[in-house]
Amino acid sequence: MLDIRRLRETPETVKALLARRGPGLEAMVDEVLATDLERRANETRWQHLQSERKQLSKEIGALRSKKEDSTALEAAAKKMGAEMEALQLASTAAEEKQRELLLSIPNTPHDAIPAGQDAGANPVLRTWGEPPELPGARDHMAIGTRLGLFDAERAAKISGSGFICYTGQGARLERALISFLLDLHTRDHGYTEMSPPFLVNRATMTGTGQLPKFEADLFGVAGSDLFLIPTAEVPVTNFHREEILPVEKLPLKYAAYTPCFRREAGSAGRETRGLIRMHQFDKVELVTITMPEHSAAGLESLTADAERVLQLLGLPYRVIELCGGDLGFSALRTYDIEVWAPGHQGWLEVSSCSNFGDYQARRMGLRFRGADGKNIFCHTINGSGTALARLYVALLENGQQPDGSVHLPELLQPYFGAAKLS
RNA sequence: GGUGAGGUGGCUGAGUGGUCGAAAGCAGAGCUUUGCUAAAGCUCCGUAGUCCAAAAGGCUACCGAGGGUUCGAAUCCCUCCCUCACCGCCA
Repeated sequence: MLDIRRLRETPETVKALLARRGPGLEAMVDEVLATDLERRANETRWQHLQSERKQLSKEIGALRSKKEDSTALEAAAKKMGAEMEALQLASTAAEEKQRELLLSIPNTPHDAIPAGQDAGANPVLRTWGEPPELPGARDHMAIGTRLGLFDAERAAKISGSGFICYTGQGARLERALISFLLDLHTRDHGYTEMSPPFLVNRATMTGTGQLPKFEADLFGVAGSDLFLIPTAEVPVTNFHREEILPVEKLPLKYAAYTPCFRREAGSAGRETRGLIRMHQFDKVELVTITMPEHSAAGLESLTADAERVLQLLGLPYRVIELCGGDLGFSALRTYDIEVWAPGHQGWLEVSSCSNFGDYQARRMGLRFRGADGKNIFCHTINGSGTALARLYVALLENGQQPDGSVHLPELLQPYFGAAKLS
């Protein structure tokens, strides 16, 4: 949520930044400002009347305690009721509308972010590793099916399309990856491990920005007001919702493994093949809650922690910056990490690392007490460290051997209990 | 799911219709005094919104959430949520 004061004071700057995301957002700024004006006018008038009425009530109290007649004053006070009620309704309506509008305006992109329509305009920041020479490389579906690592058909039978069931050594590899990632981030990178609920309420989804605008992307639970989490970012960041943290506790760094559930409505094509896009996938997520002056460096550091996963596994990758048109709703700035998948002949996003500034913190009332005693909104940062299914794809496709087996990176072997899949 | 007891400021905890934004204590900030590392005294100290060009200051809201009664609600009534205890069920 953007600060309404910032909108009042520098509407043109905000509009110019929002324009980098695409057209149409400037009108929302004007609308919210008009609502704000209306709300304040009603509120002020109501407050004057309420002040008057409180004064009358006090006088009534004084008269009554002296057993004197107060009926004239009571009648006067009662008479104010109608106008006050109307004003109250109007200002409550304006307040709700204002909040609704504010919740629907995305974050302003960081000043360094280029405008651009879509992913085609995302600059590549750096590349690591050399894509291996693999003539006739198979894709992960062929490799996995041959080795019996997962079963898509039976998963479709029990759940529908967009689900996978890992089987045998395939399931063990998934579990090995989770342990490897959590150990790496908690032991080497200083994150605290969390195992949060996978179902969360509406307030939590609103705090990180999924609601009210993106309910259609979520799985809800019939007969309740709970939703399946689309990422661990949601429960973990909201862990401290409506809290005022002591400054010496910052930064807070959390790592959490959870499955993630997404409707992914309307997507189809090459990018959805096999394990690449599913309604349920595993992910280890990194979350940092920090002070405003540390969030820019925090994003770099969290991104480096995610990159280290690929470096340790020897998987070639590149880091891109998201342009205005491709930037997520709540994000101020985002780096995507894409791993090379030889069978797929393309780059796969395995991590999306974002600095949200105070946008999420403002929505969820997450603050810290500064040195001067003032409460200041925290900055939140998160990124995948990393998504499991696509990492799995990259491991199969990069590690494939001519004999059909898959060689595993050395660091993964003790977790898996063998050097290769065969 | 049932029964009972509760939800008050950073924390503990008073407060059953008016002068209560809320006693007291703790924690925190400042000042004074005495001094061997601590103590005593005094003062200040919630959050948000709004008015004013701004500061100073004023006003309004907030005692789990929402609604109601009343001239007036932390206090009375209704609904819901949460916590605790016991019972039931259960991995």
